[in-house]
Amino acid sequence: MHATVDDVAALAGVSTATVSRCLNDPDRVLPATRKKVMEAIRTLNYSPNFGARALASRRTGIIGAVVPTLENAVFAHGIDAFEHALPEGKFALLVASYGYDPQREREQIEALVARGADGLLLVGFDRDPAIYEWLAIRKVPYVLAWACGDAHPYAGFDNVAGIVAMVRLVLDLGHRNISMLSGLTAGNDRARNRLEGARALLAEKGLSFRGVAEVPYGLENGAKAFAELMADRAVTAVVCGNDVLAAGALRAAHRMGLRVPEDVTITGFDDIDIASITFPELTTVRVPHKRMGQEAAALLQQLIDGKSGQSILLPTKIVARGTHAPPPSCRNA
Amino acid sequence: MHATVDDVAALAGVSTATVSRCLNDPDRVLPATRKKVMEAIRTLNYSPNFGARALASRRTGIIGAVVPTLENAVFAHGIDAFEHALPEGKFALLVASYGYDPQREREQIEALVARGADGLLLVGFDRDPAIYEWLAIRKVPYVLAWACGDAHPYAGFDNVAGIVAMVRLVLDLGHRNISMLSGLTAGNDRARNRLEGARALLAEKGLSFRGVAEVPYGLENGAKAFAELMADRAVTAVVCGNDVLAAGALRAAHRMGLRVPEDVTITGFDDIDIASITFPELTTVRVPHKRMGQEAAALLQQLIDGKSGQSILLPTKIVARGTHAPPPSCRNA
DNA sequence: TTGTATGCGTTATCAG
DNA sequence: CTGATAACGCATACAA
Repeated sequence: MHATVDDVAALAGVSTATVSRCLNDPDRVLPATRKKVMEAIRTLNYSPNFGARALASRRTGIIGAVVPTLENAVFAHGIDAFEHALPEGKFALLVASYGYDPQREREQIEALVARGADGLLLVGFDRDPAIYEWLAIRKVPYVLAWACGDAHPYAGFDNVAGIVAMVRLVLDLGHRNISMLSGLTAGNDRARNRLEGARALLAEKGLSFRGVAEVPYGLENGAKAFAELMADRAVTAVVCGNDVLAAGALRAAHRMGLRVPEDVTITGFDDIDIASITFPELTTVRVPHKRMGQEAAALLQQLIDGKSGQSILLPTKIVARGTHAPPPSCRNA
Repeated sequence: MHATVDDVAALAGVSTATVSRCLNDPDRVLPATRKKVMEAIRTLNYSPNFGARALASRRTGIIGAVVPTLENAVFAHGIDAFEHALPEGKFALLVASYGYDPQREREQIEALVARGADGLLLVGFDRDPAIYEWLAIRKVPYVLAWACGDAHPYAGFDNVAGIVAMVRLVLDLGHRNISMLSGLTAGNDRARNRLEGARALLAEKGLSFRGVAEVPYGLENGAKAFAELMADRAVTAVVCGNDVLAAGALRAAHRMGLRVPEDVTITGFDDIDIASITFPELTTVRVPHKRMGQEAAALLQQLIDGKSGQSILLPTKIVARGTHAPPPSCRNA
């Protein structure tokens, strides 16, 4: 069927070992013989068998990424950047998603490892310790992203710091009756840290949320929850756990005839594309997704090469656009 | 190091063949022996070696997807649906992107095949015939998506029909001075078909575009090009090749103080999330991304199993929202 | 139903 | 720098 090393070796008049070297470590073979071999490879239209190579070399050049969903632009962009940062041709990216279901995440991790992944990119820290143990036993290097912590290698950011900065901004504007529209926190440390971080800052000021809603990712979920939160007429600001929820809230506000930011302040988190498409444009927390993907790729390669890579903490930043303002009570009528 | 079939076989008191069968074809082994084997597998924490399995069975269970970019929600969602439609555990998805660079697409395809992909999901029909030949020689099944045609198996839709329906709507509203804001058409049959399809319909009516801009994917590119297109004061409608460009155009319109749709009609294509977040919400062409991903997965599996799958053409549909209206000249002042 | 034996295509070790 | 050869771990005809 397909040409093998033997065919190539025969045609080039060398041994299979030399052919293999030409492919994997060209410098260790004389230019002259290399030329012969490469020519034989071309004429035979030869390409190495993946399984055989993986079996013999004990690595696949495949890196696995397990994310909640690609429907969330945050992960789609991060993965995209991650993939671009992988050394051309040396690695390929195996992508799996789990729809925010922890059980399914575990299966996906196992599936990728079973597929021979040399390393893994995972989202957040929150998962069954057994998974980390299993990974340790299998000696599969991994990098966590979109969060930070000292228990595992990561390339991420501090969700608490991000939300705290945002809530501080809202407080500084004069808001005291604030509600939070959070993503589902179960098994999601990013959402949980954002919610708890905000709560903690409020507590520090002797305040607490007027209301808290926890809803699944999605525009309509955000819209619906916002309407419910605003049933409390005292609320003057709604801090959202992510941009999609915030965009949904904004839409609901329009429908309800509420002016943003005059009647109500709405803030997001992530700074994905939609944040600058809404009207008015969304005030949100910028997360360096692209840079994070790149750093994660670099770190993971270190680990795969057996080096002891250094985790990296990226800064988040408030992007003040058009959906925030002082509460009505603090303004001249 | 890790347990192998031999270890398991020894512990369970059976042959390696039986162990292999337990994993790949459990029904062909007595429940009693199967139980013993499974137990041995568990206690030894055994999991099959990927390379060895691929080498011996001549398949990897890996499917490759090569898309322009995951930054485009269209592909992120399609890939997500595609992945979900793959039989759980049986296949894994290898994702590669090429940033709309044909040369790089070719490399990615080769890289995935070199990684042992059992089948491929590709975007559109436009590519060097040599690639198709190469795929044929290698006997790698593939399915094309986001387009249609009779030269290759596909699960997609008719870009021409989609844009024609939209332009017809614009014409019916009374617009005669129309411009088009298109994505880059080089090596992109989706963009090209949308542009040419629109042009053809206009020609049929004895009309032509007032202006045409061709720009790279991106919000700001759309905004900038829109401003240039509107330098021609006669233009009353701008048909866009995709939603992101349209959203950019909408933003530019706001900045320029143009009212949408009163002063100018703007239409999109794809119906991704942002289409319903803009203000006003975007009138666009809905593409069944999710369904397409599912159908593509089903078709590809047919082909991988050696059956002669049937291509499937999905319908597109106009979603009339808030960015279209008759031109000022057709309205009562 | 189960076991035996061989092949799968590379890489890597070790001489030369 | 190059060649011979032994793993690598599993699947699968074939035999029992």
